[in-house]
Amino acid sequence: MELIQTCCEPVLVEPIAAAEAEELAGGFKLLADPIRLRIISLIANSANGELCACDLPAVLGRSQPTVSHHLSLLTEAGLLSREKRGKWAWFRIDADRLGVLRDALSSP
Amino acid sequence: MELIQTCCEPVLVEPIAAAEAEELAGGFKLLADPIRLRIISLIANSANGELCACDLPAVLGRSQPTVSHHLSLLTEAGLLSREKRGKWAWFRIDADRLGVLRDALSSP
DNA sequence: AGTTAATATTGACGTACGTCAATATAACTG
DNA sequence: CAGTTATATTGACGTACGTCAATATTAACT
Repeated sequence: MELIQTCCEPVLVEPIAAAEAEELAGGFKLLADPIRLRIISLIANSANGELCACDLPAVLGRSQPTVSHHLSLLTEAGLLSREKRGKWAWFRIDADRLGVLRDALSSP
Repeated sequence: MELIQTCCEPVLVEPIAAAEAEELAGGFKLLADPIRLRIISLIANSANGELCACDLPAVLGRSQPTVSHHLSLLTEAGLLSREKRGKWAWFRIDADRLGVLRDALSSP
């Protein structure tokens, strides 16, 4: 652990590394949008833990391309998983990925 | 709880309200920046649970105005508290505000 | 094959944000 | 009081992001 000389007293560098902060910030950035939060919440509170994308434009009041865009972001980041069944796309939550972010707030 | 008619089956509206999603998203937006995450981490891992702003530009590799800007954002949002002692500004973490965001991830 | 329906992709537009230089404010020091 | 130091504010710049219209893709159904 590296030491840095400051005006007051030495400070430990780094509690979290810059690279780790970058990755965590990327995760929180995905949670930093109300539409994406509502998507996650809708899935989490859905009957079977999964939700059809077809419902979302009406529920969220956003266009189909916008909803699809958010779903893709969440899926590419691993926060959701996508399963195509026929014409429909069903999404589930990846609890582990969400847990990483929650744990980061437990001992920042 | 309102019902909405969709192509598949009725869906409960809303697990979280749009307004609540807006507020939570605002909180996560503050965590969605690596510099701000490192500030929080540095304070959390500091000796007395508080940190002098004077240390941060050197540690974080950002200009003084940039660091001050981030500290102001976090303070105005209630995630940090600021105490001016003489020339120096000392910052602490408001655990409750962070807890709200962590809890939101426990039952999204 | 042709049609319809659900989803994905592309391109464009406006806004929000991180950053720094320059300047202002506030507080200690000689 | 003049000078110095820590912090805050202002203004400007480039980039990233949320959004939608238009289009493409994929799958079901006649």
